[in-house]
Amino acid sequence: MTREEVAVICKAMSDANRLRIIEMLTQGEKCGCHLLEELQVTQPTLSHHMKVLSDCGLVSSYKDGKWQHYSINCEKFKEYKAYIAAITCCGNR
Amino acid sequence: MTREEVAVICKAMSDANRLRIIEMLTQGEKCGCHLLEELQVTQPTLSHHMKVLSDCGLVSSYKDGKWQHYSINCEKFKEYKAYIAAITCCGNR
DNA sequence: CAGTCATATAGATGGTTGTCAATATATATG
DNA sequence: CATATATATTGACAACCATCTATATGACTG
Repeated sequence: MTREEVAVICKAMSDANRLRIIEMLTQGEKCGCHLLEELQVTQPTLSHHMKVLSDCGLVSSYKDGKWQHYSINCEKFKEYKAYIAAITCCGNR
Repeated sequence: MTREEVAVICKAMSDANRLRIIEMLTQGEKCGCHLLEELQVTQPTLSHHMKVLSDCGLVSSYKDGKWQHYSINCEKFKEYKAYIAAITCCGNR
């Protein structure tokens, strides 16, 4: 994963609502309507956030009838975590 | 560390130049003029980036004569890394 | 088919960001 | 003191962002 890519993912995670969404998806796949119940934003705003998270590859989704189901793209997220973890400081990892 | 605080740090790391700066500081303390040599930005732009990194607590600095020396604030950075590492996905940590 | 529900898109708006040129400040040096 | 060096501040500008309202799309349901 390149530095540019990491910067893009960091930007996606630089909004508290989106960070919360990622943490919610930690518990497993969720549909948009469920996420919407928990967040204090309108539906179009949620749709925008999900697009940002999807565009950077952090979140995957599929459509099931009228529901859109979202989940963390584990491979991508693990790559990101590995990059961050590898930035050493004070001799610690 | 709160989610809000993590979001702020993510925002600070969401610029490729700043991410590069952090990686450079990994090798140890550096003065502004040294950082400036490696980056394709003007001095005021570097000064701005260092302020962003300092304001969120990720970078510490002290003045030594005319030089400003910067280094990673290890405690803060480790807190951030721990928060990110704790976001589970696919049952992996 | 008409209505309802989940989601996406369009367009607007106020705020933020990265960047630069110009300038100021502070420190060292001859 | 005059000059050079390192850094910070100011002000401007174009681009981007989070959010909203309004509207469209698409899918199920009676």
